[in-house]
Amino acid sequence: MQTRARLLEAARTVFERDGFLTARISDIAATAGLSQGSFYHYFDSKEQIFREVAAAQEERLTAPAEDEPTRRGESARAVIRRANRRYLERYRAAAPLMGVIEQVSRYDDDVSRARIATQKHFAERAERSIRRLQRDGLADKKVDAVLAADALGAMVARFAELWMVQEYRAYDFEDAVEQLTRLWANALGLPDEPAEKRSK
Amino acid sequence: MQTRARLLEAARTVFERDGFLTARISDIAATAGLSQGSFYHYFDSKEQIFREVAAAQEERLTAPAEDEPTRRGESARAVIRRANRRYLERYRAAAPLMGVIEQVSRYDDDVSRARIATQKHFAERAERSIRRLQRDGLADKKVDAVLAADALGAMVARFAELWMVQEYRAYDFEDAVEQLTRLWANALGLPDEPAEKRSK
Amino acid sequence: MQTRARLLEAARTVFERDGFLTARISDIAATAGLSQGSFYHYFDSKEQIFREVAAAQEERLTAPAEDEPTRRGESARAVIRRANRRYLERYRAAAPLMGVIEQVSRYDDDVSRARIATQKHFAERAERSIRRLQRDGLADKKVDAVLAADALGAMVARFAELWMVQEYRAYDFEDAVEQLTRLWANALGLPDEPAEKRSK
Amino acid sequence: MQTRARLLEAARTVFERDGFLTARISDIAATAGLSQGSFYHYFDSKEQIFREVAAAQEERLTAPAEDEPTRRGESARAVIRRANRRYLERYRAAAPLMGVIEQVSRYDDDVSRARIATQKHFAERAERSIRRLQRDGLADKKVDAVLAADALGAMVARFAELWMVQEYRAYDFEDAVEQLTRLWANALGLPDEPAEKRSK
DNA sequence: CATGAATGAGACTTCATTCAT
DNA sequence: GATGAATGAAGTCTCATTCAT
Repeated sequence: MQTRARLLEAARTVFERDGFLTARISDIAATAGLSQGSFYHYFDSKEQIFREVAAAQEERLTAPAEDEPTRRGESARAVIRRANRRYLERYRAAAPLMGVIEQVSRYDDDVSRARIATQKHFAERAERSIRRLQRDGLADKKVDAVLAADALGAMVARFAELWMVQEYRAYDFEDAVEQLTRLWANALGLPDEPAEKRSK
Repeated sequence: MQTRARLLEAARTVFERDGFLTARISDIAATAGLSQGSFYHYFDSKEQIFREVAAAQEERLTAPAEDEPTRRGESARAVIRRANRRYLERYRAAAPLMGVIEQVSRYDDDVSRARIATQKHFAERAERSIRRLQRDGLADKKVDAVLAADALGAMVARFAELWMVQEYRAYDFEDAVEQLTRLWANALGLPDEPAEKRSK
Repeated sequence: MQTRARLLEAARTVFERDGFLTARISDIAATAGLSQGSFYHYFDSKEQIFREVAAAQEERLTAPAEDEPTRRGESARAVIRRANRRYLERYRAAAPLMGVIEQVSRYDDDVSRARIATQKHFAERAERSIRRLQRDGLADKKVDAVLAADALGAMVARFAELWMVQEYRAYDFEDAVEQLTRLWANALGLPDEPAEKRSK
Repeated sequence: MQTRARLLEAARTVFERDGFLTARISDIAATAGLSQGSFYHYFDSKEQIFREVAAAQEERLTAPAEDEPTRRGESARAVIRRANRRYLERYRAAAPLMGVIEQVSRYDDDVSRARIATQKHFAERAERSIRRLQRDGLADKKVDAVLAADALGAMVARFAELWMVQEYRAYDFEDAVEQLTRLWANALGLPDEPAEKRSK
């Protein structure tokens, strides 16, 4: 593997294990099987390599769905459910790293900006969806689409951290998807779907 | 003022200004008009004094409402609105400090625990309230009271940070209260209140 | 002795022995009987302590003569001789340090400025003296007082370094004083003094 | 151009821009359009390449006059003037490099030796000239030819650095030549030349 | 109670230099 | 000849914490 890629991988390992502050460049280099000095051929600083690790993860989080194309005639709840499940799955796949990203985003502007860009990415999609549903008479028109998109996005994001990083409580994955979807849909005032129609 | 209290006050000032990591004991001591060495008569470490500053703030956040006693016959939405407004007001009153607490809670277990205790405090209240409303046939019975309480609490908490600490977007305070309340109430499936009844 | 003064003394010792670049803070601290960290209670950097050492030396170089008050009726040559002897004596007393100062002045602006200030100090005195002698008809009026003062100052200063630092050649001290004085006085076109009058 | 020559040229450029200490081999190599590793095919170290750059410059400084052959019957002052002008012209043509040479000569023995050899070169010429003038009864016999040659050489050399490198003061070029010549000639006790005879 | 001088561990970073290809 | 990745040695600097007075 390319040295640079090896360093990025090593960095992720070390950051996940030690957190950002405790992580040492020497450990990252050693994990990549490299001398400390060589680290600096590829990255300027611990911050810089972290930013790259974090950016890659934010991209994974916001990558377009590859698997299932949106089905025609899919209910609004089903769309929300799919989005929530995808987000939680991706978050779960990198929960330790997400923990470090949340940590660093509180004192590194660059990482913070990337973090917020992700929030914005989801909020904008949500906002468009809400407006559409309101236009179609399906969603509560008294809901402010912008604020609701922000708040519901915040709900899912923070819930994921609380659950998978801080291990606040153990939830069943499917239950969590289902409940967050229900809360989200209800919040918008969407009509409940017929019981039998609900499906993964 | 007592020296100890002066140190706590100085610590808050310095932490708000510099963040936890950058804050130096020497600055805290100097701000309190004290020598660096004297700091250690009162606190064991930077972590310790911060924990105390943070704990005080968490208490302020969860303190019982002093002003308005719950009015009999108050609608569920009105109760939620009051709780949300109180939380946001209190958060706003200490937003910079809350930012630092969020930061430190990502690498100090003690602060993290305190932070989570607050989340739990609100979640438990919410959970009881949800169960009551479900029992009374006012709330959607398909909602899981525990998870919903956690998630809605997460929504408000994270929204507050996004808004007041990270300054993600500028919202009107009353709008935010109103919308969060609407989302919360809708999420539980509470019936809308008659337009004219809604009041501060 | 005060710790700070001890550090300054240690610094001078180490700088004289090792030169500026090679000198290590740890050596300075150790020589002062101090831990390396303690160094930083008193000085910000190697540059800073050097500047202070250098400034003290520049002051010693330009300090007013304490010993012999200017004698009335003293000949111009005698005055020049006294100034030259004083400069060379003072330079000799700190030749190793002067060597390091010359070195550092080539890449540290601060030290360079101090070095040049000293040059200016002597040049200004010389310039006034030259103007006076020209006015009195004793000195060559075709000599530019400003430029001559600069150049003759440069001559003595560089000669001192060549001789005492770079050990270009071994001169007898009294001969050097005498010859530099003669060159200086001749350069200004001063009349020679009667042979018997010349004295230390 | 040959690679080696290209490196020397690049080195000069970089040294003039950055000084010796700050200059990086990688920059020199890059400026020569070469990889860092290739540098070491041609030179052993930064010191070594600098020595070569410096030596070339010292040679340029001491090269025999090409242009004007010594005219018969030329006055002593005219000869001194020609020598001074030539030196100052050559110094000026490479002032930035001379600055770096002066710098390095304070901590690299090799460069120091080369620097001193140049000083000696001029001093020896001057010494011979002074002895001749003394023999001819034109110069002050009380002047020590060796010491005077050293000191007057030091005067011109140091004046040049002060002026063109350290930019201590702005002088008119012709004035400087004229005045240094006058000081030098006066210092030796040479008779003034008739006013009309003085010429470039 | 208060002082503030002293400590000491360690991490980061820089670059000249080497060497296998 | 040329490359450029890899090395590794050093040295600076920071600050929380201790302790003798």
